[in-house]
Amino acid sequence: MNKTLLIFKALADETRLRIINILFQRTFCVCELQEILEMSEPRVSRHLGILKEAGIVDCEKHGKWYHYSISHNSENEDLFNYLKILFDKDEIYKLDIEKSITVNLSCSI
Amino acid sequence: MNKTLLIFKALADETRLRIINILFQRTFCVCELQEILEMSEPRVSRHLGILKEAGIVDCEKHGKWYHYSISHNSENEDLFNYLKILFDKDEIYKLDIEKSITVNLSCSI
DNA sequence: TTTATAAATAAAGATATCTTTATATAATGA
DNA sequence: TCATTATATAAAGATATCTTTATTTATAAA
Repeated sequence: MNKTLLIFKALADETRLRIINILFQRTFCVCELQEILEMSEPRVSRHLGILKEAGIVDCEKHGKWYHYSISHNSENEDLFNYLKILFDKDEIYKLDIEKSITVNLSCSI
Repeated sequence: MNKTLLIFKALADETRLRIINILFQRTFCVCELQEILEMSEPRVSRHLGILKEAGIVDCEKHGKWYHYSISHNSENEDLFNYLKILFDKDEIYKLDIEKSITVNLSCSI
């Protein structure tokens, strides 16, 4: 599969778009995302893996925790600008941001 | 389905990415795209329908022919810039451009 | 050590998408 | 009017993707 297709397949899923929107704020660990999205751990984990494969997010291990963040490189910036404009127009993404502000787990990055 | 997801689902297909790349040059009718892509008419037609639904391409009817073009509106420009950069890095998209320059059918727009 | 936690990975079933084949529609030309 | 052309649409089978459930790995903590 070519790189372009890999990226757009990674973006073609509601859960993954929600994750990207949340990560636009800051770095999160998997258990925090799980709480915000109200989804099972393997489900969140699998979607994060797909985003990582596509070069959209980065991952760093800290002890037991994996910290996920947006992969900011010059190539991706046009995409991220476009995404931010679209996210602004949809209620579901706003709700996730509100939730993500109050989420506060033991791992607190 | 929300608008963001609709757009990215439309972009998550190799044939549709190839069509977008070809349409970056100029307007094409379905039979020209069919010849460039070497695909059946219903297949090309269906993919064009999905791109139209997502607001990525526009369609105008002229007699028997349907002319498809990129839907240039300010909202889409970040996306199109991003796509152009990605297309430049992949051989398959270059080959389609070469083919599309020589294609010359009766309908010749 | 033993247990618990965070997260990845694998397998199986459910769901969605794509391609092919067949058919319908609308416009043109004989 | 009848045939042909360009394209859309529908249905069915093939393929891909997603979710759930179960298991594994690594780290930390008791």
